[in-house]
Amino acid sequence: MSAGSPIPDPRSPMRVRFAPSPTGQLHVGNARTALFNWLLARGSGGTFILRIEDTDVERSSREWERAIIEDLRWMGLDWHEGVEAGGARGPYRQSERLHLYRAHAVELLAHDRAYRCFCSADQLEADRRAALAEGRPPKYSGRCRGIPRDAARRRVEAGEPAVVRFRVPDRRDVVFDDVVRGEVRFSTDVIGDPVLVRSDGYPAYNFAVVVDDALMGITHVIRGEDHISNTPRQLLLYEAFGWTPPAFAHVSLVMGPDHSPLSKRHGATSVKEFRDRGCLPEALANYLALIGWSPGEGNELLPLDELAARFRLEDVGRSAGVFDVEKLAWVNRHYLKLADPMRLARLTVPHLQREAWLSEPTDADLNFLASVVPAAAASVDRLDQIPGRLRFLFDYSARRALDDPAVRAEAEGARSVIAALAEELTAAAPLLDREAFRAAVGRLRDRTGQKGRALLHPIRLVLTGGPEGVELDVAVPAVERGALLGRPKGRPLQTGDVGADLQVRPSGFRPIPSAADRAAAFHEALGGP
RNA sequence: GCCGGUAUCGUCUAGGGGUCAGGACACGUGGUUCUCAGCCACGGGACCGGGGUUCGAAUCCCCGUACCGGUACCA
Repeated sequence: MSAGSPIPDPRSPMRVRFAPSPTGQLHVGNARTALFNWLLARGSGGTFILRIEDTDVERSSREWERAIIEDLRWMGLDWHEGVEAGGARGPYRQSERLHLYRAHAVELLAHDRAYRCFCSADQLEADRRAALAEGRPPKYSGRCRGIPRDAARRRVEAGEPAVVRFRVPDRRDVVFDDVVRGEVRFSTDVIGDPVLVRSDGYPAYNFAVVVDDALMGITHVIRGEDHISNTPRQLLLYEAFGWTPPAFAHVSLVMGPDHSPLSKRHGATSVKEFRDRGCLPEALANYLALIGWSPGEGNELLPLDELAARFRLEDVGRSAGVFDVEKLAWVNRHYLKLADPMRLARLTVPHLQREAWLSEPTDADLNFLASVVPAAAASVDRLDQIPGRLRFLFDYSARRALDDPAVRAEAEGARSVIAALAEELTAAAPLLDREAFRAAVGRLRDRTGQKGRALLHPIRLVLTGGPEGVELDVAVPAVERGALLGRPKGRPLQTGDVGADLQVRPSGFRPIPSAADRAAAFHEALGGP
């Protein structure tokens, strides 16, 4: 090395990749690995590459590939190179790179760094059992190591099934400096000769990753720690090809509450499930970044770009983290409060449709939703809980409310307020906004002499049908505006209106009774003197 | 079995030879709002065990233990 002149770091700019196999929904643990890669590329001005590892023909499908891509995009991750983005080092699907693996296998074979193996699955299985029984490591016996190349070729040409195995050097230590774990050392004595090319001609994982990472110029391999013991095999392959290996960083896995790897029996595990339940993408991404990493002093709720600016691989923790649904809920609540009302309205639509409260929303419906949903979202963990908070609009029943003994008791004690309310509302114009509602409350205070809880809580019971929910300032005007939806302009629904009046504005919502109707119905259901 | 990895409040973490071991989520108590959520204040709660090095160990070393991963013609 000559002193003086600055030597450009070959690892800068960084090229990192996420390489899922399309065999199922994107797991949140893998999503976190993808996110770490993205954060690193984004924060360092590097390149993020998406490669699809679909060499398991049995389990891989284009549908899963689509699903994974959709989830990555949903989370806000994008890639400069890869499937659907293109790039100079493609193709980016392993099934389209078969010629490359074949060529490199031939090269290894030619240099005797690899050899053909004709052992049958049964033979291999018997070997393994024997080794285990004798307390030896169950690695490949090396039976076919000594078959002369010519003989092997003849057998292959005669149609005998064979795999290509890598010749692992004996008695060597393979050492690498893991960016998150420090020095890791393996002895080749415990590594059996790995299969490079399967008998069906497809490359095995350990071979394909190396060829791809090398040819794609990957500088940093960030992946789950389940790959840590694959690393020495891969390093040996880099060596055999004379390639400079990338830096490796093995991040820990995401666990369930019982400290076993997060799986179905813990509940939701895929990005898709969290999306469907109404988790916001920025919330999931932010939360995932917080498992095993901390943005340092201050607020940990930060936009992706800010996380990227602070992210350093060296700061990623070594121990596995438990996926904490409570904390995710907290993060999601935070972003729910920040979200744009119309965005929230649109996201809420499918959840309302599931309750059959809504068919296809019109623009007016969406505007209406946008005026209530933020208030409902303010006290909820996820979007799928919003229907519960909007039940007062679409599923009001005075009778059902009074079936609750506590509600009944309170209503009994507030008859004067309830009677006054019913009277007030039949006389007044619809309380279409906060000011109108407050003015009405003021008049009721004067009429009844009640105030505070004694006044407002009965009003809540009567107009929303329950003891708790969205603040009345928002709920009551929402009821009133909702009651106008799908009704002839300027007046409430009357018998004969349906389908008869050309002025009816269409609405996908189930009809919402007005405050006046509610008060009358409640007053009547309460009965008595 | 063998190989590798990991170990700070219930959870995510900060720290790292001398700290009252800090923060966040969750939890408890009180306050505030018509209610729920929230918000504010206060509070309980941790360095896996055992040896060693050291004046001093949660921090360094060793040995255990527990958990996780690998040991595939899955990735």
